[in-house]
Amino acid sequence: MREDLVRAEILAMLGREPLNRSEIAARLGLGAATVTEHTRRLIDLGYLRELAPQVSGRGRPRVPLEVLPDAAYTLGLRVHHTHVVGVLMRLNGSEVRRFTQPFDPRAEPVEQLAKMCLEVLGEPGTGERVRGVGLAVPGVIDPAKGVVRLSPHLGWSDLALRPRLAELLPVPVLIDNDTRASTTAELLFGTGRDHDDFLVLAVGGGVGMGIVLGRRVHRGPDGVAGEFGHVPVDPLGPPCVCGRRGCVETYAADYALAARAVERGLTSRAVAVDELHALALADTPGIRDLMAEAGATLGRAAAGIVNVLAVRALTVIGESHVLWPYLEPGFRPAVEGGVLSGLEISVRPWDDSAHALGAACLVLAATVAAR
Amino acid sequence: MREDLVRAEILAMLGREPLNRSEIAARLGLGAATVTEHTRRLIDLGYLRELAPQVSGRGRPRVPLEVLPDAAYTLGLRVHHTHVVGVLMRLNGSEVRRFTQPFDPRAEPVEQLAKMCLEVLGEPGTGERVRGVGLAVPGVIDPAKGVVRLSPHLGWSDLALRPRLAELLPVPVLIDNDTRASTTAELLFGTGRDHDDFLVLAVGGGVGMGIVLGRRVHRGPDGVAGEFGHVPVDPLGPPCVCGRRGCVETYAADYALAARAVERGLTSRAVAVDELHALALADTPGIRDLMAEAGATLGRAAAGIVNVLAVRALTVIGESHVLWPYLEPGFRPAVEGGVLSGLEISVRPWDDSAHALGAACLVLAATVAAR
DNA sequence: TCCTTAATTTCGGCGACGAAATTATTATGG
DNA sequence: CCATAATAATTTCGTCGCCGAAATTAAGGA
Repeated sequence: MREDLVRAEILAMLGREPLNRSEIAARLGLGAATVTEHTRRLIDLGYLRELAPQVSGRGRPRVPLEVLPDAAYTLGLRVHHTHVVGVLMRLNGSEVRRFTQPFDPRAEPVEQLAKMCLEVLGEPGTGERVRGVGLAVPGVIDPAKGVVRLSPHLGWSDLALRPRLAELLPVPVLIDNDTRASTTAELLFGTGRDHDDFLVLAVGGGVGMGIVLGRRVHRGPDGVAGEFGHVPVDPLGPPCVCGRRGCVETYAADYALAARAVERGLTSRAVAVDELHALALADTPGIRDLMAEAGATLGRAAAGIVNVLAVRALTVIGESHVLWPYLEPGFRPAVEGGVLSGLEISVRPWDDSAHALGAACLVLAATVAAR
Repeated sequence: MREDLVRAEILAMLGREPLNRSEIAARLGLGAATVTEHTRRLIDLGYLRELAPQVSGRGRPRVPLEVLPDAAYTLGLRVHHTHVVGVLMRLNGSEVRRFTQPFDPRAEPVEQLAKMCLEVLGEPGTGERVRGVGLAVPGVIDPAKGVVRLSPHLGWSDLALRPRLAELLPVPVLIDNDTRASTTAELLFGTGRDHDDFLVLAVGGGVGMGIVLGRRVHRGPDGVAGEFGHVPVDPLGPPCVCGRRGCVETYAADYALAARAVERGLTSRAVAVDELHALALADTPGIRDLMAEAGATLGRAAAGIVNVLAVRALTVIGESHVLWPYLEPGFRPAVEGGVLSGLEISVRPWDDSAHALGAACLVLAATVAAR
């Protein structure tokens, strides 16, 4: 999977505000010649256009470039075990629209997904603008081969999702792990604007980590990178679904928080995120301590990775966003107390369409501006 | 610092045994055309030569290529606070010879180092073959700028070592952190032969980590990557020199092992590595448990990194090699119990010249085969 | 008008790649 | 035994991405 990231990065950067070529070169660390070449092609493709030159003192006036956001679209789907969220994205990262469809991962899932995509692709006026489809799938995904290695959440293993979907669709198809899809979105439209190296911490039903080094998403040999949830914390800790004890996930995943709450007698049964949130909001005794401790565990584990990779930024995303205010009081001091140099921590509000937007970014990164 | 690693990798690979071009292409994951181009130049430079074609069944016979190990040398220095170890290395990674010189980091260190290098460079018959000098320095090093940011061990901070040395020497000069220098050596001549992604765990006076992802040594923005020693393990652990508590280093560095031994009343004073070794060898009660526990702590911390980066190999190096038999009983189960997929663990015997050889490899990687 | 400055483009080069061509064998059918 | 096919290694060719240096362009100022 060659990622023609550079042109995608130019589009993403210009999506926020028009910039001239020398600014683009400076921000992306590219040579002026390279930028001239890329922008020429993007203009030829109809994705960019030159604005009126800006006279700014002496010297040749700079020529700002503007994205034509509706020149092409990408479609991103987030595959969940009960439903699929789709987002149709413009070149500047904004949403044309989104939709939600019920989904059953056990009943001919490839055909169901193809049908949803074909509906969008067939729409007159928009369908023909779609340059590709990206899928964000939870679990262990091999994006190079397009195979879902293992997705306990969806009950899939070794499903050749991309090849099979590619046969049914007339546009390129990409798949990746949901956390890495959102990491790609961060690289193009978020933290990547200020950092070439950063981590994305995804807290929700599991705990995942997206890794960006040198403006490239690290995927590992078979796309297995990012298994932060099973970083060992305490060999005597709670048992984990992976068969070991004391993984990070057994403290900070949503189901684990609920389980710990039951253990401490704070709730009588394992509750969902919303209820945990309500309990914390109501300041139920012990709940906030529990969450702050979980946050601290998460923070210490993250600090280790931060130190070793020497990243300067970490961005928190994920379904557990509502709980973040209670995890953070533990997380932030633990990270800051464990990190050698400074670390910029950002938190993104969660939205059901976030991973879908990430999936759409996969397409932007890999295919929109290629060739 | 552009690393013309590919040609160095070809040299290193051929240093072990002659191989034909298509084997080189397969092992390095390059196209056949690329290999043809690189080998052509290496032959032109006089570094390689074609052997007699090997008839091996049908098809065009393969043409094995052989390194001419004495066609060029690289010089590597390991800078220690009491002495400097130098190694003059052949193209195939073997030692021409090594030397040790006393060294005082406080007394015009740049001039001292230059003098040692010039002695070698001036030797008739060998000096003119030396293509560059590499320095392995403990501490936080910025190899791109050639600056020693901070080396508590040597008492240096913000020393522009490379630029200053470059002025005094007629050949290219490179510097890097000692762990990363040895990591480069592993990439070319060790674990890199079988793995594109791996970690190097350096255990000694500190605990460092070298990271290889996609056959590139990860250095981080300013060369700060690899600070494994200060990965937090226990917020209530022993105080660390960095000002925090419970860093990995406070369990597994040599001085920390000695300190823990004192705390447990196993020794009356902080002893050196050799004495710890003797105590363990004599099976002094408690010593082996102490070391196994330290190994386990190290292993758990390493497993976290292994999981997140999804590497499949880890190589242990460092001055504490003699203690490894006692650290390992804790380390190996901790790592294996914390890692999701399989991990190949290798251990390298320590030798005072190891980092010096690594430093020589820096030169091989960056300059020998360039242009 | 000519000089300076800053943005941008052109040009040449490097490293890598895939596809097609070339080369040097072995196997096989007459 | 020889011509031809099959096979495998290697080279050539055209392309792509990126870069630095030099050239060009379009101002402002003396």
